[in-house]
Amino acid sequence: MQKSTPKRPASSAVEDYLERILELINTKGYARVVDIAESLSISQASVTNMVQRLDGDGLLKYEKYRGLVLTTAGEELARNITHRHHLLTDFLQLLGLDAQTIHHDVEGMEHHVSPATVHAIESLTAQLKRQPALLERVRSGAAPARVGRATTAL
Amino acid sequence: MQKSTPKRPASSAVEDYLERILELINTKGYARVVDIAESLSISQASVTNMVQRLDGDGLLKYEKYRGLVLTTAGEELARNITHRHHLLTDFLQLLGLDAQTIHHDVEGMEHHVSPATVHAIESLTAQLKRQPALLERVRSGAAPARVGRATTAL
DNA sequence: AAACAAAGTTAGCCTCGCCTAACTTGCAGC
DNA sequence: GCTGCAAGTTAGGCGAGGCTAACTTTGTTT
Repeated sequence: MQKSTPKRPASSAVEDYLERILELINTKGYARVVDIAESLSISQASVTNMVQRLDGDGLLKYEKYRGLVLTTAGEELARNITHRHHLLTDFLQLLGLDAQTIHHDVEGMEHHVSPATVHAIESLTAQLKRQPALLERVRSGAAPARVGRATTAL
Repeated sequence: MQKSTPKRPASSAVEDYLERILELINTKGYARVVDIAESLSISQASVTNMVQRLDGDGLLKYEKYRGLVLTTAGEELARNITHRHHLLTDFLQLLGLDAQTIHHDVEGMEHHVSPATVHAIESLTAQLKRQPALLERVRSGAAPARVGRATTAL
């Protein structure tokens, strides 16, 4: 008897795996251990291990040597994290950040943004897109009407 | 011989410790093991352990049973993470999120925001503060001119 | 069908960051 | 100056999530 559906909040690692698996399935039609390992830059052994855990947690269906498919729960989680990923990327792009910074920051932040914040940033992003002048000021680093720009904290 | 200054990027845990230590020093004038443990909701043993590591890494000066002080490097790091914390909190407050969500998300995100992004969000925050009407639309969840609000991803 | 390569798996190990239990140190109060 | 308690430390351990090395399975090639 494995620990099916203990409903732990899904760690960052778990979210990363699911996100990549969904991406692979969407682009190649399937997700092999070797592809997941490559995509996450970790060893095949680690992937096998995690995939077995995800099977036990009911997030995917896995048959030794044969492959895997996401369950409804797994796909939902994967879509959710993917959504956060895209949203944050879109948002940071709007602010004029470079691709590398965006990638790094999104990869780190995406696991910690709650639904309410997702919604707020979606709303903000939508508003910002209709304010090209404001965005231009943001991108040029304008911080008007302040005496010291404050690199200070506390 | 300990590993002094191998300059690893400072883990989230390390940043959390430094942030709390600085906060304690700023409010109580000192940071004892027991206070740090209380503040981070972890055991004293864990704190002792980490404090010894931080000493080895040159982020603070520590004398057994006697206490600790941040080094210049440690204080700089602490101020930096504190700054990110305040900035993100300020930003999310602007979006109208509730205190609990803000606390949770900031605690998670603050470790993953690079300098360029910090700067961009500072700039954005400054601009937003002069746009009460826009902020009102964000807070009320307005996402105009879209047919389906899209909970979809991919 | 035999052999070989690529993919997958298992076993054993490591680091990080936390824990508890047991011991030591420092400091008040008597 | 002894004693008792709070603070601090040490020892040993655990789970997550990585790793390498060695083995097995699959599938292709001849």
